[in-house]
Amino acid sequence: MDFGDCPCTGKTLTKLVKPLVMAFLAKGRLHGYAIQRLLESQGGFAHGPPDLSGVYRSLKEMESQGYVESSWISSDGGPPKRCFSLTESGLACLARWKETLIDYRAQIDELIGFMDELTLEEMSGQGGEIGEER
Amino acid sequence: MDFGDCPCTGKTLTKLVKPLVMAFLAKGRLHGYAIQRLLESQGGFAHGPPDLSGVYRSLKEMESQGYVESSWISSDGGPPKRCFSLTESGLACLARWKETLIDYRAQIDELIGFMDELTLEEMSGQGGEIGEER
DNA sequence: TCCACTATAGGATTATCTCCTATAGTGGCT
DNA sequence: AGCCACTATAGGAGATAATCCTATAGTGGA
Repeated sequence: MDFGDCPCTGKTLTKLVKPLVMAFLAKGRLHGYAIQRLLESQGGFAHGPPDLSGVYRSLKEMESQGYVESSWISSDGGPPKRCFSLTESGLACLARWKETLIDYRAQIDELIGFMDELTLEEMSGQGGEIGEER
Repeated sequence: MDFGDCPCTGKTLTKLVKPLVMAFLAKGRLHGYAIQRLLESQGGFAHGPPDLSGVYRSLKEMESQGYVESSWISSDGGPPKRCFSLTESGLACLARWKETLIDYRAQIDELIGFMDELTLEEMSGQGGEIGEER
């Protein structure tokens, strides 16, 4: 069956651009385009890597919040680059992201577990009433 | 440190309302308010259960897409209820959601793994250049 | 001259979800 | 009767994360 653009395909799930970018920046200074290439090489995105302009927007927003800093590097060949690095508070934010994602993974795990139970039951064609305690 | 409404708190992560609701409906007919009570009792939501009006909106949208059907039940006591059930195509969509969520979990897993590596390295204060192959 | 690649960035739109508010029936309390 | 809590459905307005499309600009090759 073809679900086209139905959310069940995962097309509209958040790609977690900010935590991904912060994780890369924790390893060293990077400019937007380089981050994008890392995201592309990273794989694991069922519907392609995040949009480039979205990465720039995320960087800009994170800078305004003090999670990253930037400075322009005029390179030998090609246009100048804006190089980003993670600040102290960015590092703290990243640590918090990690806790959050561990919880989130557990939540998704629970949902998948619930779906596993279903496949057995509704195969045998139940379909009564639940949650009706009257 | 207090991150307030920062996305790193998980406040803005999707609560996956549609797959959750579909999973409940796979077990039996339910109306919106009953679904909400199930969501509330389910727990696992770091920032509280999904918003009630969002649940109704999701149901309406899924009905327009043919994933759920509804009929009004005028009950003995209290206002009438709109009772929803999952259609054949809703069941297929739910199955697809399961595959999608398994992939998504793997992706989050990978990110958490990457963050785990970091905690070791950037503690020792590296911070060079990565992704710069020139 | 035209095109590909590197590099940054804004306009407009979509998807998901939230807070706030409106409506309405039932039943209990005072 | 008046008020409130609970059950039940639902829309308006807005926040957030992401997308597609387009604009800009420098470098280097055909």
